[in-house]
Amino acid sequence: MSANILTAVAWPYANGPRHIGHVAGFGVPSDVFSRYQRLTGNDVLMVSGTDEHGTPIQVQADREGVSARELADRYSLVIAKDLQKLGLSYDLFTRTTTKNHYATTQELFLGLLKNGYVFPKTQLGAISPSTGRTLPDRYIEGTCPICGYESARGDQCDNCGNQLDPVDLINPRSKINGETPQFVETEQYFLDLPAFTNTLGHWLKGQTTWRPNVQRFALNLLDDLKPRAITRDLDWGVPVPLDGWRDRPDKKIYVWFDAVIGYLSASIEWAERTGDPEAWRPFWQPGPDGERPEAYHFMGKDNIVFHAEIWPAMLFGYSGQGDRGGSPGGLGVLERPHEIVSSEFLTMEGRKFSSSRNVVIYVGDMLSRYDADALRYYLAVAGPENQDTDFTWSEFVRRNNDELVASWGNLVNRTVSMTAKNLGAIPAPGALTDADQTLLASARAAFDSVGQLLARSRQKAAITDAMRVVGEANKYLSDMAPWKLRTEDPDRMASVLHVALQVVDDCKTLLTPFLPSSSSKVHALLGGEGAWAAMPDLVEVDEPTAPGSPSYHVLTGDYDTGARWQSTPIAVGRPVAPPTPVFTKLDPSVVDEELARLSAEAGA
RNA sequence: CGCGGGGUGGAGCAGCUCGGUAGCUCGCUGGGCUCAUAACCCAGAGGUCGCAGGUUCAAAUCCUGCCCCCGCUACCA
Repeated sequence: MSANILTAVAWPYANGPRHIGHVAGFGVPSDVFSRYQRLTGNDVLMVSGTDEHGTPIQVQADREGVSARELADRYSLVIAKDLQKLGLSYDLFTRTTTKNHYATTQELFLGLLKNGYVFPKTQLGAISPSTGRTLPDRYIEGTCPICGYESARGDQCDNCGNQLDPVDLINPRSKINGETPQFVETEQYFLDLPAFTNTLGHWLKGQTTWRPNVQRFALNLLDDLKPRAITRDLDWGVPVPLDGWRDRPDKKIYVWFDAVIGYLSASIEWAERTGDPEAWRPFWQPGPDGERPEAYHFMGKDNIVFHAEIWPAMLFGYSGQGDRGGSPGGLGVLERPHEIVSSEFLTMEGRKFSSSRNVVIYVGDMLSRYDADALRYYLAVAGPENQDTDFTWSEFVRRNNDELVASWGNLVNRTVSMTAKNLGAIPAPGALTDADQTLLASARAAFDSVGQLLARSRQKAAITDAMRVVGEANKYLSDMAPWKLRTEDPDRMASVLHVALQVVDDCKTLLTPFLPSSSSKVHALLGGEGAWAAMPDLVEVDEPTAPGSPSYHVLTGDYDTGARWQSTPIAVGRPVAPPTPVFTKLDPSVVDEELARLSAEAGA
């Protein structure tokens, strides 16, 4: 029986192009997961989009002399193109600047307000005197009142480590333009997080499949929940849907509040586009027989607080299930995340990624020079799944050349090449020996072992296990030496090649979640018909429910090619042509070239 | 006492939950093979598992203390 799986992917922030650390955290893992789930026959809805509101975008837009909307338009498209090139199979990758998203965000705000989980309150906040906009803590610096350090941040002193309040800083100044912030009384709406302490605690403790670090982190936060402001003094964002607030140019909904709602609004937008406006519900609400959809959230570790605490609280509150009860909003009761899959961080040649310091490799730059699957392989096998890991160009080249090309690429090449040269078609097998059976059984068994690892998001172990089968096949060929059999025993050679081709085909399937493009190439080399692993399309669309709104670009696609997570008998007699290499071997000189490029940019 | 992750042969990692001959992918040395993108196969060298104590017949694994690295701390994934 197939399950309904929502793959909810963290929304990349559209204040610039994204670097490979971003896609290591949310992009590649979520796509590997979704592609696997589709292969097993489950119904998958994978949604995300660009996150386009908030102060950092406004700041960047001011710096470039454009409007926030223009900046967001530009980078939303840049990011979508990058993710398309990476082959991320979004059912819908949209934006937070759609009318639909605004409406959905306001619906949740009002539902929470109705149930008493959102309330107005006056607080002391920092604003920029020249613009009147909220000045977030991290944009304020000054002298630490405790140790006298002159470049303390508004929220913490990097020198003495003490937590600070920006009000206490000596000589506070704005990092944006150097002016002195004003601290003024301002009215905001707050999400009453303490009113979810019991609900969240019960829910979090009941999770049995989460990664322990995520669960522990979330439970720790429960001890100290405070109401959290969900509006800001800013004119760039979703309007507050209340009389007297709706049209104010200086009050908008906090960017994080609307960003997480994107999972829901994108699902609703996707449903509209399918022609069945109710199609989102099976991914968010129990079915007629009580079967529950499962939402898997993918993100970097800095997002845990929003996905394990704030977003569930919003969903509980809207559904009338917080500590104070209530009744469900107009959309009905909404399911909470089923699993929070959080990645650690990727560092870059030993340093933290930093766009401002040019310690960075942008996805677009990387993919303009190297294959998407080369990057996907590296991130899958050496990415920050359980701990911070370091990206180095020498490791990238080594992994590509010594593992991807030498093992898997070469297995494909030698097998297909021999078949094409000697037989020209996939041969029928004769009687199978023990060695033949053993290899075939090992490949078949891998569908179970690799699949179980993928279902538990242990992707590193999963790809290692799949590559183990590749190694066994290479060894099999060495042991059987079919090239010697060509004259001595052509029938046996045909059997050996049949077995090898079958295992190559199995490995193609096993590696499809990780390496969709190259698996498609292998599929074609073996004479397979039709598409194997479908790729996302970038299309320009209008809003289905808001005619006349500006058109925009989304990623979408039809990913059901009929491919399945199982060993499929290869078609005897199908013609096989001499292969072209599936992967590109990299010259070791690219290491020095890339390092030179980095230091040139860092020095610029 | 803010929270968390890590320290295992030259590199990158697994193993630690439920103690029992230290494993994987590479690299290195020697050999084999020649179908294949000089690729594949075999053998070998190389580690007192951060340090110091403790528990135990037995510790990489459990306990205590210490040292070092890194990330997070809610608007930098």
